Amino acid sequence: MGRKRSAKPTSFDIAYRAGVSQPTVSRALRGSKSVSEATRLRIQEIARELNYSVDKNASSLRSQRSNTIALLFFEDPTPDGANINPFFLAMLGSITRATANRGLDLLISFQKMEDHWHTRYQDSHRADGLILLGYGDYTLYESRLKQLVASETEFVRWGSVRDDNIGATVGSDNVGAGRLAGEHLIAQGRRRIAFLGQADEHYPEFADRYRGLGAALEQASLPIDPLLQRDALSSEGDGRAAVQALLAAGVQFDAIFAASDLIAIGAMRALGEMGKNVPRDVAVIGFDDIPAASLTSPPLTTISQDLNSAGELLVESLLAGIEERPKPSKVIPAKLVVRGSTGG
Amino acid sequence: MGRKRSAKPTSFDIAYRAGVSQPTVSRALRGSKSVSEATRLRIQEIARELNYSVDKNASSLRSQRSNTIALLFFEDPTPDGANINPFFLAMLGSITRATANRGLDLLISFQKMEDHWHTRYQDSHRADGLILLGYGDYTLYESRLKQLVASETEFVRWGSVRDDNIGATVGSDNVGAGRLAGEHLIAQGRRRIAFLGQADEHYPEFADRYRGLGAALEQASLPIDPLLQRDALSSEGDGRAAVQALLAAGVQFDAIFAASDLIAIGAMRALGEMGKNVPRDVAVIGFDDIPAASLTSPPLTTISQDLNSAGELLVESLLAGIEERPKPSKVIPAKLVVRGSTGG
DNA sequence: AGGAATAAGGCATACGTATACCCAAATTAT
DNA sequence: ATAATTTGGGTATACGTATGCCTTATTCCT
Repeated sequence: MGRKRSAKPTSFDIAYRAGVSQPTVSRALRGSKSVSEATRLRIQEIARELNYSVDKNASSLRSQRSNTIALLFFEDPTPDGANINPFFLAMLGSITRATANRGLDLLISFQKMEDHWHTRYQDSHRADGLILLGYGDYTLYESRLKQLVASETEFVRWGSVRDDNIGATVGSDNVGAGRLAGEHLIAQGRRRIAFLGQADEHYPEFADRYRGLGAALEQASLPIDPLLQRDALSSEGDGRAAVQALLAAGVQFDAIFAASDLIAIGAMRALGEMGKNVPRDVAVIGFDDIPAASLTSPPLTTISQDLNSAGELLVESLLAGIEERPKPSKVIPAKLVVRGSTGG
Repeated sequence: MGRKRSAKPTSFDIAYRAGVSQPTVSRALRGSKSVSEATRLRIQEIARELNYSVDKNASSLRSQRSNTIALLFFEDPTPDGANINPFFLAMLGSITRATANRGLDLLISFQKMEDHWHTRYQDSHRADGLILLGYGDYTLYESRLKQLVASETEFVRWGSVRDDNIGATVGSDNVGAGRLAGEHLIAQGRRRIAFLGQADEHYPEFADRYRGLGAALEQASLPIDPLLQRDALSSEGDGRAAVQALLAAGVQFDAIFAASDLIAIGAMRALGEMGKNVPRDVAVIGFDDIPAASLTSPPLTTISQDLNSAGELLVESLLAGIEERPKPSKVIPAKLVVRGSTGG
């Protein structure tokens, strides 16, 4: 037999000792007001003594509510699949806190964007709702999102907040953040600001950031030169390549606004290799404020997204959907973090 | 009503359409051999049509098996609680993969080391077992581990593998890794190697690494100078302080073996500030190979732990415990990653 | 050919909780 | 004082699946 049969106590055991019925135990422990104070205290005391804990499966089965949220990471399939975007990893902390505060369990999965999510998580009652995290080509997963909507799966995702979003969306104020970055660089006397990142609508968040930069330039009556925009997806390699392309094209620039810190780091590295000094020759500003951002030399000026609010809002918004309450606002302001890479 | 009552299909619905009983459906879908091939295929087909998925709660309740594992991070309480050790974060990826491959769900929590884990996860049938991840003062949580053992909670933890471990433990070959580091530095002509990290038994993994370094020194007939060991816990600040202390004490050294990359990064920064060149004046080697390690200048030589094996072994070992099978081996070799910070 | 083994699946039930409904006693209202 | 509530809790049952125990055809063996 090996294993002890110490018979995990059930609500019946408690009921017996308390001299009440099982339903009363259930009610007492859930704080129903149709149990007297005295009885509740007695029951709670016994529960503590017996080291009782509600069986999650029975509870969820009966109540049709799992009090669990599934956090799903999806990204464009990477070759190794090992490295997760550090920004989302950081968000993990904030989301776990938000769920823990509400007594929710958090299920996580890194599986690629699939069309079976609603089956795997919602239909099977594993989770009451999904949080979707990931960059990636928007158009690629649009159809999946529609499927989720069609199957009435509750979900929220992190991304660019638009009026025509499919499903609930929470995200940073990317346009405002782009403007912040632009204004900062302009205030430093920079005039020719390169933007490294996809600027098309397949990557709405990046596009928003670029748009914000444009707004800042416009406000300062500076021209927007399309030659200064170079595609870069998210890796260091992309950033490096983009800088090399810029230099090879002979385009003049005195600043770089990278759509992510990884891109920025790659860019700085390429600049260094080409004999350019940061920030003297070229100021660099990134986005996300990943841990490595403060470790580069010079340390990277960047935009910091409010992760605490992010997790909180994602969870709150999801819960609101599940409980059919009105949803909270969904755009979160971002903050400029000035470090060495933009001078000063 | 607002919400659709599309009546999620149950095994009864399938049974009805297939003209069999509900138990047969259950058997068919679980692959019981007492259902004929033909019937099984028919049932699977219908299940697919109806978009059926087994209710996880009912299934777990009946079978008393949740097929879920809880991943718990514990660390010495940090002031903000926000930043998680990047090494463990990286391990998260490997563990999710290992669980996903086995069709297990993964529950995660960052809550501090508590004494209620068995209640919260195992007794409530949320999870079949726990994976514990975290550095921290061993003596602090020893009692908690004993409680887990006492409550017959299934768990594995990551750490220093000893014969007298409480509960199942999986970990890197820290002694071997320390030796690797030492041998590498010695091969580079270094003779006075400082060790930054706690070396006492409150931090067994660090102690093992120090021991490995000692072994390498001994083998090369070099003396072990206690003055060259300086405490450092895990942050950059610790690394920086340790280097400053070394310099202030006037101890000569031409290499540093830091017990973690964060410590190493802090040390490199301090060296830079003091006008010491890395690697010319002092070679530096870290531990963990966190993403930021390749971003420093010079890039950090470090020890890379085999994360894939780690996740796989943790999960396998836990599962073995749950299913009362013999457990696999538990010591994982580590690898030296040579970069610029140790020269050449 | 007749009994033994096997195959395929039905029947009944248990897992542990939450909740709709009901009922008696105590309280309040009129 | 009697009807109308309220309080506190009991009864019965449902949530959806998995499994032990039977039953009935088949197939097999000698």
